[in-house]
Order: sequence, then C-alpha cells, then structure tokens
Amino acid sequence: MFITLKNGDKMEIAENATCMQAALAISEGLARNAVCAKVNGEEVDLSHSLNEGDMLEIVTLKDKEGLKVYRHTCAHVLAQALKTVYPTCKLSIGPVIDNGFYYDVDFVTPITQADLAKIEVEMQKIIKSNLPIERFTLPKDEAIALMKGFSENYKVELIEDLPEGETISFYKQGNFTDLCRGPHLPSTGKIKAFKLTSIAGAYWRGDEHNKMLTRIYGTAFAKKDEMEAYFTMLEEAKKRDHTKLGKELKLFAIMNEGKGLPFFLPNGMKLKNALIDYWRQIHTRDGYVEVNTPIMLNRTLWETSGHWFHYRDNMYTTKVDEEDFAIKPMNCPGSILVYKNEPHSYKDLPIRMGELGLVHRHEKSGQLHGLFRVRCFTQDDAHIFMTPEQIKDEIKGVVRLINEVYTLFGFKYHVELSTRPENSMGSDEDWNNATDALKSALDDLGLPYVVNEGDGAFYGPKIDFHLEDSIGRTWQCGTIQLDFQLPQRFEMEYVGEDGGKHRPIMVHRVVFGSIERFIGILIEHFAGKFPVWLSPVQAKILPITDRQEAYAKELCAKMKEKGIRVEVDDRNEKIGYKIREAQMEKVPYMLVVGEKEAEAGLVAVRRRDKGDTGAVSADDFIATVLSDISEKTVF
RNA sequence: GCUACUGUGGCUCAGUCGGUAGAGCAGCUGAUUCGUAAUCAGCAGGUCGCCGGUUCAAGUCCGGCCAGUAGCUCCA
Repeated sequence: MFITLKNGDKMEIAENATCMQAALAISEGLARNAVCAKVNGEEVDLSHSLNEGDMLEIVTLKDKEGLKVYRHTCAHVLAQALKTVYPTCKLSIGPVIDNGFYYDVDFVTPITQADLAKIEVEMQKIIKSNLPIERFTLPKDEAIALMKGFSENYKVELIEDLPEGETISFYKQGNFTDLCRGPHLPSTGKIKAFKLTSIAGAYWRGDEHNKMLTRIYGTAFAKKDEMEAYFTMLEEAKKRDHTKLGKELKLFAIMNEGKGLPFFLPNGMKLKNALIDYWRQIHTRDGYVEVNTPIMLNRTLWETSGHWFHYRDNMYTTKVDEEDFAIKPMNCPGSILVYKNEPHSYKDLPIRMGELGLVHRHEKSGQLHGLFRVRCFTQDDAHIFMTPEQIKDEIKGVVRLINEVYTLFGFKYHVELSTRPENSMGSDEDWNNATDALKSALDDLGLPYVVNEGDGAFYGPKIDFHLEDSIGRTWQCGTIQLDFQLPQRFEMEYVGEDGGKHRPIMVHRVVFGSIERFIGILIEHFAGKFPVWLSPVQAKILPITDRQEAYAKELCAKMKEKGIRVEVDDRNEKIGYKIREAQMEKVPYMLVVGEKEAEAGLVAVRRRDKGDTGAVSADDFIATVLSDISEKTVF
C-alpha cells in the first residue's frame, strides 16, 4: 500500500505497517530521532498502524510538538516514580507547560523540596530500565472500573466528565498505567535530560474551593547541555529581577507599613518623571487634553457607575460626615463627570481626555509582587468620547500610539481582540459595528492579532496588547476597550448635526497600563541599564584628585543648565573605586577628569557598556548626551 | 485568600547539639592625592520580624500574628 510523506512523495509500505516501520524505511537516523508521528494531521504514537493513503509526518525532538511529547512522557515517568515511592498518593493531572511539565498529586503526608532528589533517583531507574510504553483503549465504564481498581479517584472524576461513548486511551509502562490522550515516546529510555525544579500548591481543577494538591514541576530537554543553557538563562533572569534591582539602584521600596503600596525613591522618581514627560509630550501631540479628577468620590457616583455593587470588595471606602466615600479603583467616572460638566456638540468630538490617575484596588495579599502587582498605581488612562463614525479612526490612532511606544523600548508584543460574550449589554448592531471597527483598524495597520471569541467585557469589545519580558512572561499592558454601558448609566449626550440628542461612544485606553508595572517591566527589560533619557543619573563626573574639583563642579553646573542629570563624585577615593561604584549604579556615562582634561577643557568618556572611549571636548560630550536624550537612544 | 518556604545591623550573609550574637560591604574618623571595576588603619552600629509558650537558659524548640518569596486563583 501507499502513503504520502510530508514533502508530497508517495512511499510504498507493507500492509498495516506502523509509523515506526515507515520511519525506518525513510532513514535510520529519522527512526532513531523519532518521537511520535502525525497521521493526517493528528498526533499518534510511533506504534500506530498506517492505512492506505495516509498522510504521514514523523515528529522528532527538533519539532516543538516532539519536545512536548518528550516532556509529557517525562511527566508519566514522574507519576510512576511517585507511585513507587509513595504508593498511597493519588494522581490528578500531569500536562506539559511552556518550559517543562508538572504533575498535580494528592499526598497523604505532604512532601517537601528535599524529597525531589529521591523521586529523581526513582525516575532515573525507570528511564534506565527502558520500559516500553504501550497504548490501549477501553470503553468508558471499563475505564472507570480500571481507575477505581487503582483507587485513583481524581482519574475517575476526569473520565466521568468525558462524553459518553468515547473510547478512552491509557498508556502502560511496566506496572504503571495512566489515563492519557497521548501520544508518548515508544519507551522510557528515550529520556536523556530531566530535572524536577520545584514544588507548589495548586487547586484541583484550578478552583480555590477545591482541595489543594501538591504540584511538582519539572523540565526536560533533548540534551543535557540544552538543559544547562536553560538553567543558565533562568539565573540571568533572576539577576534582572526588578525587586532586586529596584533595591540596589534605590528606585523604589515597599515598606511593612503598607504592603502593595510602593514608595518611589529619588532615583525612581527621576525615571518615573522622565517617562511621564514623554507620555505628556506624545499625548499633547496627538490631540489629547489632560484632566485630573479626585482620588475619592462619594457613594452616589459609585452607585451610578455600578462599582459600589460590583467592585465593592476591591474598593477602599470610608465614611465622613455621615456620607460614604470610596477611593477610586478606576478613573472613568471622574472623566465622565468632566464631560458632563458642560453640554457638547458633535463638533466637539472626538474628545480625547487623558488622566494619569492614581487608583487603589484591594488585591488579595498573595497576588502582590514588587511593582508588577500593587494595590495603588497610576494608570496612564484616557477616555475618548466620540460619534459612532469616529470609532475606526480613533482606534487606529490609539493603536499607532501604543505601537510607537512599545517599539521605542524595543518590546516584542502581540495583540488580542476579544469579542462579544454571552449576557452582554447593547444591541447586535452596536456590537457588530464596534467589533468591525476594531478589526478593520487592526487590518488597516497590518497588525496581526488573535481573536478571543466571547472574551470581551459585558459592556464592550476590546483589544489587548501583551508585552514579553526578559523571562518570556507576558504582561497585558495596553488595552483599548469600548464601553456601551457607562455612557448609558451616566446619561451622556451630545447634540448632533440634526439638532437631536445622541449618546457618545466611549473608549477606555491605556498605553503603559500602570506606570508602576511598566517601570517594573522596564527594569527587567533593560536589566537596570536604562537608556540615557530614562537614567536617574545620566552622567557622573569623576575627578582624579581634589585639584580637579573646581573644574568638575563648573562642568557639572554647565551640564545641569542644559537639563542633564549629572553628579560629581568628589570623595577622596581612587579613580578605580569611583568607577566601580558608578558602574554598579549603571550610570551610562562616566567622565574622568584629571589634570590633562581640566587644562584643555576635555572629559575622558567612559561608557557603561564600552569602557574608556577616550577624551573629547566637554562641549562635544554635552552635544552627544543631549542627542541621546532627544533621540531616546538605546545602548 | 489558600499551600509551601523564608525573616539575624543600611545591604549580602554566617551562627553546629538550646549556653543571652559574628563577617564583608556601606557609614563615620584619620592617613593617603593615587588615571579607568574595591588604598590602608581605627571607630561605631543588632531588644536576632512581632507577641506568647516550653526551659535554669531561646536567634536556635513550640504556637499565634506580621512581612517577603514561589505556585494556585484573580488582574493594570
């Protein structure tokens, strides 16, 4: 019989030949590296029998899918080892994740990090015995009976939730059998490099009302050196941790007196202000106006907005003179009051109303983390009030702005569009128009995006921007969100061309998301080595002896006059010491001034990333820094 | 909020079997005026996160609380 290969070639193989036999027929090397196969696009084991006309693709460890299968098998080896070491434990699920795999297990007596070593030893034994991995299927009732026999009640629950009539597959290696869709490696001996990395609690089925199981994380790679490279990368990422760098560079601090409430230190404030100056500059250019609304408003407002009923648990409230107040968790109601402060004509629209609004949200204590997740933060918010015809152009303007900002910092990002969920408000026509406007704005700009059907808010569709940080974690930063609800709740209006009253469309949007979180991301992204325009100290003058002090101070004053953030290190220390400190502070430019420089009006420039770059005239150097600042050069 | 782990001078960390604390850096003082990642010497600095318990004796053991870290859930 004949099958078709990936490249379109036809190949003749024996009746009922397996994928493995076909791989062997193609080449011995391929067979050796084979992990599983794809038949007619579906992943199957190598032992799968082929039929006439099948389309076959052999998957190896070089393929993304291949590595997943490899790690998945590793999860099974972990499970088998656990059942040997802890026969009373109960298995739940053991999937593959981005950089490895995990298994959630219910232990009678809890295990600790220290137990991982002995589990690894047992796993090693299983790998060494090179057990063949065999697939078999059972009808639902027999599958349940099998797992009941093993007292695996979590597995029973999983099977019970599978649709009736489905044949259920299992994988058996040695005396261990696990419920699994597969595919898997042909035998356990194929695993070359794995490591159990950590242990954590995780709720059964991710629901906090369920029992907490023990999750054991691990990772596996095709080769030992690939695994080592991965661990080296993690170490690097740790060095960039913004909580660590934030402390070392004296950018911010979080005190016991207010958890989740960050303090910005003088250095952090310079960075934050530089960022905000930039924000103001591009928003003014793009026709935004800026407002500032109170941090606290009365209950009536929050009842109108709906927050008093729907967001109460996350709001800080207080009572003054018998009146209830809430500290704002969002800026929109304030901006809406500004809009309603005077009547509007269609000629006023669109109104792009920006606000760097300080909001407070009582997040659960376990979620707090450095600047990434805080209870008090500044949104670089803006609300755009417009006519329905203006949606598309306004969205395009915002997307362009967000793209400009992210590109400036060299961030990778991706875009997601979330559409109408069930139980949403507004007419079909509104939703279709709005969603089409979002889509065509993205299409016009040639920006690829993922659609999350039904994932929008109940009050409108949205576009989210996800940034990737140094460890590959993604953070939702920018969002553009249409809102059909608030204009209605607040009875917002404008007078149209026809003289009648109309309801404006409202957009909420942020670029940074939260200034605090964005700074956290910047710290990790640049590993604390900020571009000159953001650096708290842009240049440090280092006199060699106190005889150059006067020249250094004069130069410092001259640079300050030009708006450069500069300092003189006039301590009685050797130059090597001053340089070492300035390097550790990650100051982009160090200006060494000795007798030669002082006499000739020069500075010996040492760049953070390049070392000594030689002497130039002080004026030339000033011109270079000013250009770095205005061009926002990254180095 | 839940589970696990952690909490010693400004920072990084040591402290064995319970016998009332140690180092380096930073700081201060003095000497040194030294050209690209740490000059030398001296001084000072801690109710060991907080509260309670066990004990002749607690940084060390037990309990509670507070805070941090990882993960779960949630989110900008």
